[in-house]
Amino acid sequence: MMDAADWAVVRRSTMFRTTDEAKLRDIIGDRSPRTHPRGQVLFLQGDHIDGLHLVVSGYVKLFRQTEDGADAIVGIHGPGQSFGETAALLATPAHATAETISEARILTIDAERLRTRLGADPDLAFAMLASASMHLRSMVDELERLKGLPGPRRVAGFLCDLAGLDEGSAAFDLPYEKSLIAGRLGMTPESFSRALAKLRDRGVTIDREHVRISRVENLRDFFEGEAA
Amino acid sequence: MMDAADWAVVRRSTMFRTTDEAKLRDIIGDRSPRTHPRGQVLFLQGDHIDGLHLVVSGYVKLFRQTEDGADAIVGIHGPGQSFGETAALLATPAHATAETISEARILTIDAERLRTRLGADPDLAFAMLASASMHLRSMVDELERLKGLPGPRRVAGFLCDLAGLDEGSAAFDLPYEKSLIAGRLGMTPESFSRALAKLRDRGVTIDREHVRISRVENLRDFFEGEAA
DNA sequence: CGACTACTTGAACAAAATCAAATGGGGTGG
DNA sequence: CCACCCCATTTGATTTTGTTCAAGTAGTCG
Repeated sequence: MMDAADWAVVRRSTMFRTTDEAKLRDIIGDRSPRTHPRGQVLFLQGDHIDGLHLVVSGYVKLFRQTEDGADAIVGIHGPGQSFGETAALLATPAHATAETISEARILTIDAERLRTRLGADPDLAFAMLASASMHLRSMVDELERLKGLPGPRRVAGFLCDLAGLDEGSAAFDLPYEKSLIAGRLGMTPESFSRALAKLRDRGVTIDREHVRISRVENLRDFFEGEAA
Repeated sequence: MMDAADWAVVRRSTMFRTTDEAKLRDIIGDRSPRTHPRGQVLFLQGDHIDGLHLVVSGYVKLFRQTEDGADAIVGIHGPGQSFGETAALLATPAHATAETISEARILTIDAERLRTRLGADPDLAFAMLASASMHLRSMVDELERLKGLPGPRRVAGFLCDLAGLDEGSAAFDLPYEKSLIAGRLGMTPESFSRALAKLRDRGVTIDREHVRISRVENLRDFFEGEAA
């Protein structure tokens, strides 16, 4: 079932943060999050998807397999984020494969039901539109980073986002494996490792998955393009 | 004013292709496309935007200026495509600068009016949601290409898209300057030029802006990862 | 005709990928 | 409990790819 913590995540999710509680309960119906072990494939590229997937806890990676075997990570979604919106809403085949990269609890919202509510409720549609727009915007940002910035800067940006602070020191754990982070940032694990090494003399300490940043503002300056 | 050809473009636009004619006329109101000379800045990153911009003819580039002076091209929009949706709908500042890269006719749809119609009309909201989703999807594709593929392959993909065919031979003109295409594909003009040269022995002929592809399926195979 | 611009080409250089090997936990079975 | 293995990560050496800087070519427009 869905406990208070779960419910809080759903309420504050990107997709539904502006949706009022009664409506949200109605949309969800009697569904509750389902727990998946790490490494479980939720759907395959090309599958028909029955609903919108909302991550309640854990992480899911979305990737596309290219002809030559390598897979390109298209996104990694954590608590409060959703995926499969397009496929569910438009009833088109999934355009990436989804696989859990940690134990994860996923709430699946029935596509048919969502479509009905959407048709009846302009506010909801508007909220989702806003959410999609923000998603689009973040995608554009990522595109820009990927194009313009050298590896270490991208890593710096990623760490700053994780820190969630603008200044001072921060300590946190990496949310998932380094090789996956590397893939998400569009580089190889080796390059990622070297990039981290380069950030060491900018006040970033890495021990296993534990990260400490002495002065976030320093790192952000570097990310945004200060001189060495 | 808006002639039949203009109207056809708007009707088939990504955003409004599923909207019925009466509603569309109502949304547009008495506005008509405005002609802009090449190189005109439509709005600046950070500006407040009064409406959604729909390209009727010509091309517009969207780019962001990075701290270090260089500008990253975030998208190039041609006939039937729209931009500024997010900023207009959510009344947030524009997050990129828009500049025409050819003479262009742009239809601006009043944001306030759009919001009202959207609230009153679930079908319209749904259509826009679908459009946003597709946009998102194309963004993801682009992200994937950019991450995974070496230059020449990206160029091959771009050319295949332009060809609009799956097989046989194709001949067309590049829609805008090569240096801009290069920027869009995340590379320098020099690299783009060299990439084109490499595609020559795969049946691609370039003369000025005229392109001829002898066998599109060959090129697509290469793009998708065949051996040399 | 001449200057401008876009594009191409070349050479040196920098960044990142690849290949290969070493390190170091964490977990398993004895 | 300990030895051992497995796997993620790091590190090193090498090669590929793409950028930068510089020069040359060609088409265009005044």
